[in-house]
Amino acid sequence: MSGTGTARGRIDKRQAILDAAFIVFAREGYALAAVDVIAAEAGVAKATVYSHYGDKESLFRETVSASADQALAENLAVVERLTGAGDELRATLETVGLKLLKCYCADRSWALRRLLAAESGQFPDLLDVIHTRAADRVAEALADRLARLTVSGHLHTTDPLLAADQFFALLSGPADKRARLGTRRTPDADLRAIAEAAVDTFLKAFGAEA
Amino acid sequence: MSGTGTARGRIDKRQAILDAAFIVFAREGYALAAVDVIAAEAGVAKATVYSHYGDKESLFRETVSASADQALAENLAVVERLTGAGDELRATLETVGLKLLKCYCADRSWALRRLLAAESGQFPDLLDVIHTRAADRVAEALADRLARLTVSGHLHTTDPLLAADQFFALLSGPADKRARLGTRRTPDADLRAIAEAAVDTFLKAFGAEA
Amino acid sequence: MSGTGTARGRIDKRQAILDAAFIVFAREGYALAAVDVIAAEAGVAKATVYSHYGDKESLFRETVSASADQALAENLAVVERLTGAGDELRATLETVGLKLLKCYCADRSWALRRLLAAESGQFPDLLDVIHTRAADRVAEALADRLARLTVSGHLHTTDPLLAADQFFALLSGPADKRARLGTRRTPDADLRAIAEAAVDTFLKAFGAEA
Amino acid sequence: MSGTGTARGRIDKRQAILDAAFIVFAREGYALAAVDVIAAEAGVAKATVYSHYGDKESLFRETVSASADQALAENLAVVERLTGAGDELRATLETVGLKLLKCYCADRSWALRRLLAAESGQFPDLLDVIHTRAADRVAEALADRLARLTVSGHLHTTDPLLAADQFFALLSGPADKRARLGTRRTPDADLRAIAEAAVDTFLKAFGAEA
DNA sequence: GATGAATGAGAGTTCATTCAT
DNA sequence: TATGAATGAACTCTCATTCAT
Repeated sequence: MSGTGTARGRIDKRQAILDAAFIVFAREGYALAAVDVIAAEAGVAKATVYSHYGDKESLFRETVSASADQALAENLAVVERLTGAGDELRATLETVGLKLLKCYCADRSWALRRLLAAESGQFPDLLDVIHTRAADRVAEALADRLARLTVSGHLHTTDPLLAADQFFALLSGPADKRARLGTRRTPDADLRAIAEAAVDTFLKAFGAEA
Repeated sequence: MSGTGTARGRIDKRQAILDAAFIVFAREGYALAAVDVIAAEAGVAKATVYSHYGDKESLFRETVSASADQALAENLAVVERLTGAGDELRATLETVGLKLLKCYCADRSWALRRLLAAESGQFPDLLDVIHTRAADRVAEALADRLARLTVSGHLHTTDPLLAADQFFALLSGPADKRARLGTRRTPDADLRAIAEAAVDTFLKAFGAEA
Repeated sequence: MSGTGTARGRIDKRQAILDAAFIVFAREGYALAAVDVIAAEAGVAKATVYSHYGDKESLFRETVSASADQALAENLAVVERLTGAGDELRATLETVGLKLLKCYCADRSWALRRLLAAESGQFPDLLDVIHTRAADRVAEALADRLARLTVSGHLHTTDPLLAADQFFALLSGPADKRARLGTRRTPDADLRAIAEAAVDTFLKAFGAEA
Repeated sequence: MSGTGTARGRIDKRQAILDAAFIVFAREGYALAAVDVIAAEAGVAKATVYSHYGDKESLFRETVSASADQALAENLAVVERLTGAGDELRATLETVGLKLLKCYCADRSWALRRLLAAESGQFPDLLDVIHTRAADRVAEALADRLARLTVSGHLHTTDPLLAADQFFALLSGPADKRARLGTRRTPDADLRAIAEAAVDTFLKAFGAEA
């Protein structure tokens, strides 16, 4: 059904190359990632990589874009859970905060951020694309939810986007410190503590009764 | 007094190489930074770079270490200004916050963080060294000040280190978003706004009257 | 039939590289033999040399091994001509001696011996391989023949291997002196004289009537 | 008396450099012998080597020449012991043969021969110098002694130089085989056996009663 | 005379990319 | 389309040699 040579086989190969590329780019960085190695990891010949993606730079762009799209989807799915759920606001915020943190601390997320940081000089446009297409949209979605909670009287924000940014900062900042750019795994218990502390501070500043 | 060939000349060359190395490493990344180019930037012959620093990796390590030491000194100098200054606490926090932000957003700081992110895979030990020798010490110093302000009744913290991390997160998080990994300059006015918003949230959460 | 890119073409290139390598190594020595030059001599790109042989050292080893195998084959073919041919023993010995001398004095032989001498410090294992795989086997084959001639009553040896070594020494020693490590060509007439003198001495010592 | 800066000190340094050069050239070969290393081995600065010997090539020539002169002296001293000593001819030949073999198999001798072989392409004139100034003179001296022994009726040679060459060949040839270009030490007992076998064959061929 | 510092030239090796099958 | 083979450009590092002190 999906033997070599079928259309399905082709697509499989494209995806296999993309997956292999992410692994190798993440591990070695753009410059040191050898196309041979990516091809070997994908189980195809080097020239096949070229026939699919043209050159190393294009392969890199597609790899990063695909990864960013995936990260965006995951984050949006989390943010959408933030609904005005009665008086369980704190618990909801903690749940959402923890889920966001887990997305943020996933290996793939760290790898993607390290790649972007590393190659921001060589590929400045990638940064723009990822930020506008992914990071900013998550912040906007979060701001939307905070605005709704403000309207419904559960929160007290004047600039929901700023509040969203600060909420995210209270989550990611302390996590950054422990994760050492993703080289250290942070236990779930620590993530939970970070999320609770973030929500605590956030609610003191933006809680309705504040 | 400092002609070619004197001991002073030698030291000048060492420093010139280090400066050039930072510029080139920051611009190109470790792998693409050619030693020829560093040497040219420093105005010396390629072999001179090797006679001073042994190999490219050692040069990189020394470059990063020197840069981290400098960043540490600047940050510590700022944190030390955070003294319990009567009822001008908000203004003091805003001043310190803004100065920290300016350090954080300086070109060299961004370049150093990008380098660390980029090469964390190749040089994982560098991350540890920089974090323990620089970043953590700034956080500790900030926590010390917050603890004193708590003792003096100006603040209300139970975990000063956590408060310090959150304070820093409220500053750096929103700045991160605007700066696009340092590829965009953030105007001073925006930095000031970020600092004020950070202090606002921080004081709501940790102010003495809270 | 053997166009570029065919399997045959690949093999041709391998051999061309090996031939070129021998020429250049012999002319310049291992250290001064530039891979560029070998590649140019073989009519391929430098990287092709690397893709076939990995690195300079491996190329050197394969070059020397191939050359030694060839020399072994030539010498064995000569020794096999030494059969108990009635009362023409002196003439047969002189013929075989002269042929051995010609092998010994061939340009390739000298080049190989100079290479081995030159690089015995860097590649001591090569010496062992060549000796056990080539030189010693020629001596053994020669000893075998001398033993047969002793059994058949044409010679009078007690230690055939020693006799073989001495026979070879009587040939090569005087030739060494004239050849100046192969930098001087020795005329065939001189080689013949050396061979005759060697056989004369040899038969006085080991002839049946002695 | 011989402190730094005295004339004696200078000469000491020249000699130290020469000794160090021989060691390093012998160990590494000409091309790989670094002048830094020679200087370090001699305990002087690299520039000092240059001020004494001009350049690497000159240093090499002087090193080899000095070594050849020393080898010549040792060999001549041995040959001079070959006098017509009554009916102890065999014993005398064996003694002289063994001493020649020991000279031939000395580490320095092997190192010198390997160097000459290695660099015969780069420095063909060195070969000529060493041969005419050293090797040939030993052969001539040996031929002189054999001629005298012929005149005195102890030997029976028609071409004393040929006989000398063959005598030397019967010694060095079998030794060559065991010594693997000097990489293997040959025990004295084996050298003695070789010498005795050589004399045995030699006397069968050139003994007076033959 | 002796030395530490500096350098230009060159070598081995890798790798993105192309081409013929 | 997929691939093995080939290549040119580039990069790290070394070393003989010179110069100022």
